[in-house]
Amino acid sequence: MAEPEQCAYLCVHQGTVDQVLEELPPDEHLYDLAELFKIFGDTTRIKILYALRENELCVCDIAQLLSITQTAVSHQLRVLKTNKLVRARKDGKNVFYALADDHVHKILALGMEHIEE
Amino acid sequence: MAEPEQCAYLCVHQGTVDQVLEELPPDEHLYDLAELFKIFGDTTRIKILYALRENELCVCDIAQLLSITQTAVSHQLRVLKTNKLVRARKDGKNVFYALADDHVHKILALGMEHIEE
DNA sequence: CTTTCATATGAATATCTGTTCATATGTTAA
DNA sequence: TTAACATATGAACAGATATTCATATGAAAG
Repeated sequence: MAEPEQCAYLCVHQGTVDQVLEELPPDEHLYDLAELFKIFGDTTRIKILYALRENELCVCDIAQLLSITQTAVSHQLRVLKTNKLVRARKDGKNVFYALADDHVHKILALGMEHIEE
Repeated sequence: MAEPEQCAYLCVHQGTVDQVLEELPPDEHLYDLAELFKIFGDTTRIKILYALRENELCVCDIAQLLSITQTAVSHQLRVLKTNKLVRARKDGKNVFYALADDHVHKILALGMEHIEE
């Protein structure tokens, strides 16, 4: 598809479009970026991340804290871990989770800042 | 449901849980925060936002630039506008969109930083 | 080794969300 | 006013995703 049908539109400001096109990051990066925000874009996961902001917690701590099922927590922790937003530490029967790094803190803080404006 | 069944778990570290519970923002805030990130969590919307980073663009500019339908762009712009991430300026037949404020820039930048680490 | 408890996982379901198609609205020029 | 174009909107469909239920794994205690 070398000739997208968008050419049907005559109003295109070609100069600006060409310039933006040059500055636009590769599709793959933009895809990854959307994937990252998608992880933050769920109430349960946001609650989990916020709960882990200052303390590490085990799975059933989180379940009780947020009044949700252990299974639901476990599923979401897997998503968070797969995407490197939390890390796990095993201790006997328990698995303690914590935020993976400072970026996670920063993203949460910046988002909250936007909300509260 | 004053008594959630999570009490069936005996492992709960009650002290920590109570402390976290005190520090946790109200549910409503966390919900809003998730909603905000949800907007960023879509490839099409991220592309649009990135395209608007330095220039305002009209709807069909964006459609051509990203090789997507005018309708799809329009729908997503509505989402972005409703959530105050972009603003619109009407000029004759055209409607030019731009990022709403600096928070949007910052969130995009921080996310990209995380991706590239 | 059997029981109990903490966590993980797979499948099924229900909900949500993005795109498309058809069409409406609104603007400019002839 | 009519024609041509830019944008918006509604309904329908398809794909994605979060929760639940049932069950599996794995670790400590008896």
